[in-house]
Amino acid sequence: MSEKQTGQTGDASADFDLQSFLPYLLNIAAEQSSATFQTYYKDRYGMLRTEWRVLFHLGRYGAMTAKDVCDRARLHKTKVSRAVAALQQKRFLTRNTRPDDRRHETLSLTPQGARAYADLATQAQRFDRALMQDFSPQEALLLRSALMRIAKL
Amino acid sequence: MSEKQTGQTGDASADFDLQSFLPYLLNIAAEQSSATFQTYYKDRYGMLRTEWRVLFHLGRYGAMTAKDVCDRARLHKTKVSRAVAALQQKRFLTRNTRPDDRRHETLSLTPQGARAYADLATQAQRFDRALMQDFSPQEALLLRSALMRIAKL
DNA sequence: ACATATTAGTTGGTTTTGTAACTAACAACG
DNA sequence: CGTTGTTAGTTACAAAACCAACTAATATGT
Repeated sequence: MSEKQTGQTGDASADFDLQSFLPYLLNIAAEQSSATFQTYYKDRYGMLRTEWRVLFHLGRYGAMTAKDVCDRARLHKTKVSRAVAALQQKRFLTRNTRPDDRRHETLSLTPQGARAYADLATQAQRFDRALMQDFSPQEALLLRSALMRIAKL
Repeated sequence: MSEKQTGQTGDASADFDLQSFLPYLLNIAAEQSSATFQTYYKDRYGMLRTEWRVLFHLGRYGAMTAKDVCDRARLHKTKVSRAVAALQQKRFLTRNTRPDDRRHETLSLTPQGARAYADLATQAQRFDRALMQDFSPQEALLLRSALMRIAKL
């Protein structure tokens, strides 16, 4: 009877709370927090999220190959390949085939790319602090460590 | 000189840690946790993520209109419209135009849809518990409440 | 009553992603 | 050497997401 009224059925449905289902919650939180920050790199530099991630990794950790970016940023090689092409066209990076193994291309930011990174990193930091204002230092620490565990970083 | 060696530039780049930038971390964690669960609804029911979310909301909270799903599940109306069409074709839900306002269509799960929901909800619950095994009850609680705050739920 | 605005939902065209097959360079083993 | 396997990276085609314009029904204001 309660089933007919609520439209619920089965066993797990009764006590299962969607709002606390972790993958769902993580997705909503990720979307919410990304939506705002997205406007920075999109409006100012016409970048896509993957491009931003590649720029971010090159800016933060220095020159590396596309493969390195794939592994570190957890992006598929086709995504990275396209992002690199786009960033190159925007004159944000250059490619250099490594003489010892010509399969590898070292990607390095141009001064222009480095400036874009510096700008966006500053914005990111500001944004991150604003997000964390609602949390105590302990909470912030725990949150990050929990997320890193879930992300298997 | 350290700049030239590392490829880093600017001010914020030096002390800014990508690994703890919250939107990034949230996205990686969300992707990681979703990737596994995705196989359940994809392989068993050929569902897309949006379809799964719609089914989930209808199963958990009972019959409602597409607009309600949009608001509750934070999905754009075009996504919901297509997901509803797909779920209808799979005979997981039916639509009923409301007589008092014929713009509204009430969506309700069919018995088949309810069974799929019950099955997936059980899997979800199992999956969620497995994810949470690494955390203490307090940590789990704090994590969820933090995510809900970030998600503005 | 009639023009205008709003709301629910759909459709079309473009962009982005995902998947798989592909090229090019190197490695390993007979 | 030369065949086979592996790795870095690209490309082509299909699936999905995004955005804007659209229909249909109702609400509002004069």
